[in-house]
Amino acid sequence: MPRAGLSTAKVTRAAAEVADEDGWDKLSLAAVATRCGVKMPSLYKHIDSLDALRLEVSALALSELAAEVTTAVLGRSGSQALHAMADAYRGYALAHPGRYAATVTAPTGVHPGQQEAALHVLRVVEATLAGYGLTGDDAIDAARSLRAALHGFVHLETNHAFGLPADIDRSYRRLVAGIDTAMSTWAAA
Amino acid sequence: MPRAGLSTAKVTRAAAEVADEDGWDKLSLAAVATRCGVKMPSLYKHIDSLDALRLEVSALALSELAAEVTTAVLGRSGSQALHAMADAYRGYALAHPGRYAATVTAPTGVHPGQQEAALHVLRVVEATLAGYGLTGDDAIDAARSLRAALHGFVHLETNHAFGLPADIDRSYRRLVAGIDTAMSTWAAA
DNA sequence: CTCGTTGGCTATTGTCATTAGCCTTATCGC
DNA sequence: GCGATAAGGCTAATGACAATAGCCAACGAG
Repeated sequence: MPRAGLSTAKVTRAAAEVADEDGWDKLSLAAVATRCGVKMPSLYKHIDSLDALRLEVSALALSELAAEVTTAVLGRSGSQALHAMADAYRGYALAHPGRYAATVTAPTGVHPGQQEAALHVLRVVEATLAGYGLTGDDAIDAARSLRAALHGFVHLETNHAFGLPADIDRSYRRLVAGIDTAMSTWAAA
Repeated sequence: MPRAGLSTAKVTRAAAEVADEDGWDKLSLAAVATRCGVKMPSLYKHIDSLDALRLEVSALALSELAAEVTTAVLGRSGSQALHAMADAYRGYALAHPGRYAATVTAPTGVHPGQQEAALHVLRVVEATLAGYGLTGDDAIDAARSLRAALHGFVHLETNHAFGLPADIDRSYRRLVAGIDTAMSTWAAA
């Protein structure tokens, strides 16, 4: 029996691909094993369990997402940075729906890389909000609101929950414009 | 063997309770059967499959949610209606996290009651937006944005995705206030 | 009361996650 | 090279769960 030359990283990548194609909730070791050209039990030499693998995928996705939004905001600030970050965020979610779902719905458990990547994303958001002069509690509320709005939109979109066929790109642009308005006058509340 | 006196509606209610307690993704026929005091195969006299049951739960949840937001906006308009609806929306999601997840992540398939209940919710949202003078494409974009923001917030909250322990109620109030601001100046974009 | 329908049940199959234990292939000390 | 050791594949077995088939008791209409 020739060896497949697997590793935790390769199995995680295969799992991310399965999640993108079949859906995050349909991720199974059977599908991952097939994709790796290996029998199911062989995966256990590289991962601890399905839940542990999900956590790995979550960490991978968060670090990819962090890289995308970081690149997007480089050299921009204020409204420009907000739009660039929002586009990068949605772009990643649409290109990798399974991975994106993993960034939010991860199994409970601590994974060092995952925590760090999540903080990386948070830092980019905070830096963007600093361009609106938001600090302290205002920044926390604004960061949560921004994340909620972007996440809610792409989550509904990737779940095909927008009934009408009306232009979704335009709706997203209007949402981000609305966020821009709200952030600009945040302190007033 | 005495009869349990089940029905599709009773099984659906039991499934909704399981979803609220164990999580929407952990919903299983085994748990529903136990809760109904019955063996697993007996459920098939009342439902077609696990996916069909999920669709039933989704329809139930959407009709309950529609009733809540309808009651909330009765006799109010504009900013008042927006805040009342937003509170009812989040209140339902926190009280029934499993059912709430079902309103968004339902299996593909058509269910008459589900479609109607979803339209009912949409009508309430549209009526609220009418108080801001939004119609046509503006109303579509605004409705999607409003839904995205509210859904994103409660989805993150029910998934314990807000890292910091800072006051979540306050963050939600600020989010809704931000939406109010954005809706008030929507036409300008 | 009886007969047909309804709603329970047991038994069976297939899929998947997980564990145990085997056996071959790399790899490293000599 | 060469042999010990670890690492990475495998088959086999177990247990949970969805789904189907077919049995049999309980109810309701006449």
